[in-house]
Amino acid sequence: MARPRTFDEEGALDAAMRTFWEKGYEATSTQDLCDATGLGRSSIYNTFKSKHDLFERVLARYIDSMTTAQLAVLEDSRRSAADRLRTLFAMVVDGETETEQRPGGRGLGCLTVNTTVELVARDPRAAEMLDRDTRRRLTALRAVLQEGQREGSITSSRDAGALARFVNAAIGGMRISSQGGADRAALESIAEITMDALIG
Amino acid sequence: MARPRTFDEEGALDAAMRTFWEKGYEATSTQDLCDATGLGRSSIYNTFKSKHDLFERVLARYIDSMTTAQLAVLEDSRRSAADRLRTLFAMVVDGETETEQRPGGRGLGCLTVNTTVELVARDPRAAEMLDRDTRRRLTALRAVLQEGQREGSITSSRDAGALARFVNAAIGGMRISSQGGADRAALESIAEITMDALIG
DNA sequence: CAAGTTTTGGACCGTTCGATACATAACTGA
DNA sequence: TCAGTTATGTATCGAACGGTCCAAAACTTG
Repeated sequence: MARPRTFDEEGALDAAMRTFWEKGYEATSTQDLCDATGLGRSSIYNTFKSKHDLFERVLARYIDSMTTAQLAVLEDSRRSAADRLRTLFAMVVDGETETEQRPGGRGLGCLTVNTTVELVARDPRAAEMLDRDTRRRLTALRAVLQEGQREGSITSSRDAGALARFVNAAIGGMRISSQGGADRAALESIAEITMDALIG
Repeated sequence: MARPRTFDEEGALDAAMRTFWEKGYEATSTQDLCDATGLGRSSIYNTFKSKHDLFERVLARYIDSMTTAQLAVLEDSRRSAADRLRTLFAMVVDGETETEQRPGGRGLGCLTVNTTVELVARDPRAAEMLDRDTRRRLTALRAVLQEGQREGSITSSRDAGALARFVNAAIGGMRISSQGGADRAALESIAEITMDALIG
């Protein structure tokens, strides 16, 4: 053993996450990452192999925490399928309208969506991670929707897989709308109307 | 008068558009723009003030052509409101699944959505342009939906403005889904289910 | 306390960035 | 044909980029 780290690696990941989240991958410089984490270049490059490697770590961490929280809601078997979906939408709305508003009052979107737009076409590793996550979320959504169709809280007779893709797209659309300036009330009404398609 | 241009300015804008569209603003270098347009740096900087100015020109051109085409469909009073919306969705699906597929078969999204994600938080000029465009599209959508409610092809009794934001979000969600790898059939079913919310 | 190991700060690397300078080529109008 | 003007190609700018190197600091273990 030797000299120990004076910083918390997970804290550094969180600081880096916020930066990538707000500015995007390309627009975030290594200096930005030093500033955000409070670390020197050496510490960053000693801990992570490269800017891209750090980004992958950040993305993995984000995906894991985000999807874990959402799946927990979707798999809460005490509540009806429709209820779980409503809660999921409420989580998305809350996430987009959190206190830390950006200039202009816009939502900050979601690192998954942002990365899909910015990097997926040029970064196979990021694309793979996002694909896996999408499959995982779609699987959980399909299960909930199927259960709702059986149990009666989802009255649409559309294929559950198609409904799952629809719900997933709706969430993406809400996040884009939020970045485009939609406020909380607007997001809530989008969620309600999305539910109309499943229930109406 | 003096030596005339040997290139077509609109052609250059289109070439630059494709580049910004595929790679994003930050990841597009001025060299990329020279390669794509076939112009030398001097010609580009002589014609456009800067990379950012060129991007603004490109974005304005994109917004204009895109929204003009969509509004033409939405304002076609010979058809029912529901029909017009279905056509609008079909245009989006076609746009995302055009022959020029990217590696991995993903859609290339829409420059408007991509710019919203990448730049809107840091670029007030781009944000302004996108805001104006969104307002314009929402106004047209609301008019169509209101007409559909009067005429009967839209049976949802939700507020037309809320329905307009929902449809706009759905289109954004479809574009994100396409970049995430959704194929034509998936996009079509998302559009159908979106219509369910307006009609079902 | 000394030997060994790792972290840390800061200087520095080559490359690429967006942008400019300038000489020359190419055209117009007189 | 030539004066005037603009477009173009090339060379180049300073700054910032991602990343490396290295000496000094700071810790553990014996």
